[in-house]
Amino acid sequence: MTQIDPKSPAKPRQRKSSRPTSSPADIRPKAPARLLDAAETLFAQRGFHGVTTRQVAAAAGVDVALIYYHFESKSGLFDAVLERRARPLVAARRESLRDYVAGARVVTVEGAVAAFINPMIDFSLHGDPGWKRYFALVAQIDNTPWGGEIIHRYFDDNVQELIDVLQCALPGSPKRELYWAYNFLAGSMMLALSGTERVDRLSAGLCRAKDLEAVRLRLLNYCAGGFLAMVTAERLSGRA
Amino acid sequence: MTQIDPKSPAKPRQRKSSRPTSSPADIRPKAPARLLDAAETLFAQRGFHGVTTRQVAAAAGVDVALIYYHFESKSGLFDAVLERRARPLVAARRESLRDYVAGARVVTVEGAVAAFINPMIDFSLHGDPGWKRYFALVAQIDNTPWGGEIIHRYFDDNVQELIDVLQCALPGSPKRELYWAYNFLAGSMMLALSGTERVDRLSAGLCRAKDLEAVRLRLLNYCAGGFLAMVTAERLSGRA
DNA sequence: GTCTATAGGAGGATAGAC
DNA sequence: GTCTATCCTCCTATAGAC
Repeated sequence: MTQIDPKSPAKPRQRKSSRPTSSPADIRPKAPARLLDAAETLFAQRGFHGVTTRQVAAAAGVDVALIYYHFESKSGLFDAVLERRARPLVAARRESLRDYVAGARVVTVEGAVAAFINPMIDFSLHGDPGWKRYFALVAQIDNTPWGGEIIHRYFDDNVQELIDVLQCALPGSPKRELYWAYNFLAGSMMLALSGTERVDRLSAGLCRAKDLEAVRLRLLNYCAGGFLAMVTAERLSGRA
Repeated sequence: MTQIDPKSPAKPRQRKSSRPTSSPADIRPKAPARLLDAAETLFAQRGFHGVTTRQVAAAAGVDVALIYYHFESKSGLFDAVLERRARPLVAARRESLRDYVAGARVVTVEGAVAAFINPMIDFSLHGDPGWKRYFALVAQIDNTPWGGEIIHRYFDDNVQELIDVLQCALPGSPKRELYWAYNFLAGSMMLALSGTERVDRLSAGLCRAKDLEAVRLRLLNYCAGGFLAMVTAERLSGRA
């Protein structure tokens, strides 16, 4: 999955065209972007092994060989899909956490959790539709044995930033407890953003997974309450 | 994945041998069970599409053709893997919830959540090692678009029983809120039982995903606190 | 019930013309 | 940068002997 071997010496991706300047009307949707979009959609639906390079190429409306020209391999395409949106997402969450800390009179668990989850919910609600597929893909990888390395590479710095803010809100709590609580938060959040509509069927339509404003509100209350209850119980029990 | 077409008229699986009675020493580990064990392990590691029938057969030490004899197809094998442990798990959770309601002076959120999650944690800790792989497999399917139908078929009755008990503990709360909260619980729980060790790496070893007693304690406090905070916030806000 | 053998096709990836 | 043509491995599944 994740390619470790840097076998091919010259990577052709993204090299500048050798044309003197840019042609006047150069407004076509380029092949790499089309491939990334198609791959994002298909991988999110059926997973890495459930999609063939031919299917991706067909959905993108380009030739199969272009996958190997631009991304070296199927795995390279997969990694590129993940990387493309990881950067803006991490940047948005970092900024959100910093803005919160800079502007808050007192740092609270609710505030920290909100600053962490809001960028994702806002991207999913108001960003381009690819974000929904991206989160569905990340949610799948997240519950996978081989996904750990990928998630770590792109997102763990961001989580440490959240933990630091939470530590300010709960100065007496051991970090260990914050990591556990974050792990629970991550599971809830990823299921909520996975695009599966299990809760719709389970509740016979009372809940709608697509109603992300409902998710935002409840996930915030639930996770903040969970954090506080967990660290409180820990303190009372005299562990640590 | 899930086979809808009942194409082959006669299903050969589990038919009685035509031998007059049972032979004296008939203690070999049968092929179907060996195949289910191998498939459980491999599907849990790499998912349905990431595993080939040849790999399953090789791991089981039997011939590939036996997959098709006993389970009709690769999908049939997959379904059989899921079904095998679904029945005892659902029964154990049902019994756990009933025992709790029967024995409790007052029904609490903590008690209901504990009665729901304890069977899984106990199976994973003290049951045969296949349970760990099984939960890893279910965790993967759970975050998948196509997994909804499977999870629903095997587990949703069980969840309704939990919701009913929670409704006793929180008589004033709309069921809608309980379904939302359960969905968050499910995400946390499945990540905790997925066998991924992301929290180990994230916390630099402070937390160990394999320490299920640590998970049990914290998941209980976290989820119970989350439930209460969520329904309290809902009540205060005057929605409903 | 279990094996051998094979059908029949789809998979990832590449060479080389344009 | 893009397409045509192709390599060759590996797949699911079945037929039929034992």
